[in-house]
Amino acid sequence: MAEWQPDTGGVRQDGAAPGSGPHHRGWLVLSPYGLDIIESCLTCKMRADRIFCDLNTAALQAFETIKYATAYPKGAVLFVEGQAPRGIFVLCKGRVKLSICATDGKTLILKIAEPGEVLGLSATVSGKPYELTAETIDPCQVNFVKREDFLRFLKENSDACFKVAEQLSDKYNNACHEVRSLGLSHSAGEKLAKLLLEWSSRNGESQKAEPRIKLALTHEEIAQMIGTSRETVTRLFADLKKRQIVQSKGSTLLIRNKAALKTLATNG
Amino acid sequence: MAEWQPDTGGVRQDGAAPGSGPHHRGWLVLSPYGLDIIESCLTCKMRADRIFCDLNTAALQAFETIKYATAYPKGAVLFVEGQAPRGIFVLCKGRVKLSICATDGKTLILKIAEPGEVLGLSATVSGKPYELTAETIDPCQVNFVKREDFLRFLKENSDACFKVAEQLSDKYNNACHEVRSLGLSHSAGEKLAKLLLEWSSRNGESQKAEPRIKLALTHEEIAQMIGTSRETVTRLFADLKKRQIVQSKGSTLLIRNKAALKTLATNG
DNA sequence: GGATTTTTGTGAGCTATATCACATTCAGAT
DNA sequence: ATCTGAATGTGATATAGCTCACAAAAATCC
Repeated sequence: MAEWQPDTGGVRQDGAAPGSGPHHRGWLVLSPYGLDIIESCLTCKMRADRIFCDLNTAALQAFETIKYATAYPKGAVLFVEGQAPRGIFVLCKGRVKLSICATDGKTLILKIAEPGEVLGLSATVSGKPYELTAETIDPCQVNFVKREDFLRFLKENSDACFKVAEQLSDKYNNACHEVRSLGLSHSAGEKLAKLLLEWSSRNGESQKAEPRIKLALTHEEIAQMIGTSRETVTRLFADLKKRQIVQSKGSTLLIRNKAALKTLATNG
Repeated sequence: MAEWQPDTGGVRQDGAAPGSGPHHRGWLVLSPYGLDIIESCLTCKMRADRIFCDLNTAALQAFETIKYATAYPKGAVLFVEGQAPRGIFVLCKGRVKLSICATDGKTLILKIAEPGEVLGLSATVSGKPYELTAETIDPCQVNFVKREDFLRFLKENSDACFKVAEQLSDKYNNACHEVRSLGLSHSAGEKLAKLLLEWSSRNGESQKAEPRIKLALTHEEIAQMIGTSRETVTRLFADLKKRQIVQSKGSTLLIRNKAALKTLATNG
């Protein structure tokens, strides 16, 4: 949870900090934090699946010259809410927790970002402070681009600019869902049901009669996602289990009664 | 509150619906609903102040050929959440209430959009359904642009595309604030205090020792903005008045103790 | 200028959930 | 294995704020 200095965390061999120093391609690639580094966007196999990354060759080459491939250990803080925007972080591998935090320490997790998502985008575009805090929860590979470089890149590549608009729309959409969940739910149970259903729809499991979810978060973190207390989450899970709606084996959760969960999620 | 058919509401004299029919400039401009219509974006005096509208001449001319100037009475519904995106609505005059609504009718007002804001933008860009409902609360002038036209326009005008990214960043920022307010506040009083302070900062009044706010909304609507019940809002106002923190004359609210309000907003 | 309709004000229960305070279990390190 | 810290499970208590049910006041309409 302590802020991990990203400025010392790159995989560059020349010791240059991401976001500073001369750019220099073709440097030696290591595998820090147990990661297999994707060396170049041009040869990245996942590119087509990722909204932002699927650029035309020209744009991709331009991007290649301004990005800094960096790696972070688990628990590293990419940026903190309120900071002036340094630039964008394209998540290539690993997951990142995006949260906002009150003065008293109370935290709300907005989402867990998956590879392909661009972090710090809206702040970088608007110039306003980062509105969230981004913290890795896995070892992560990230392409960092300095704000000035990125803005120039956008002006010169209208294709990329449009993809940025798409990404931002996506983020906005997401935020609206969060607002709906927080603002229009009648109970914590409703919010939890919504969250579980959303998770099950992420990993193609939602079609199945009894979808499985990998519970990668603690009750505390789940509580922070739906804006309740940890104890309430524990009690809600106990209740769902007692009512045979879910069932857990280790860290996987099996949804036994999808219909009941849906009812809870709508008429909470 | 009933959905007012925007398709019949344009000021065009040829009876063509906005979003359909051939385009045709130079048509007669009326002043329906008591509005002074801004005929052309090229001659619009407010253009420079408005993020999206301040385009270069080429883009502006292109925009001029695809936009439909329309007017709506108070209470008209521009679009409803869940609808497939027809296009964008650039608000030129009047205010529009943006809200989300639960199945049981419970409503949450996200914001009151002011002139210059582009409505339905993220849905139009992403192709996903409108995430909000937009309803006019004044007679409004609106420039409507069909989705296909707008997307083509964006591809051809990188300048405009960048402005769209800026607008979307702004919207995202706004949504994040809403999430913070809903998710991290400890009490309804805290949220109300936050809202009042935000309002006072909108109309340059915030610098003054005792800022004034025009209360244009009912308690019911304020309740919908902060996600509580109407009665709670009434009681909170009564409390604020009793404690000499605010004072109301007619529809204007005078903040007598800004410091106390700030304390409420942070350590609620 | 009355007559509706909308908005505001106020009281009285009820309930979900925060909070505190522990016990228990689990997972990772030595 | 043993220790240690984190993560869960569970009870008891307090309370903010929702809901219902009206009364008063203000605004809007003929």
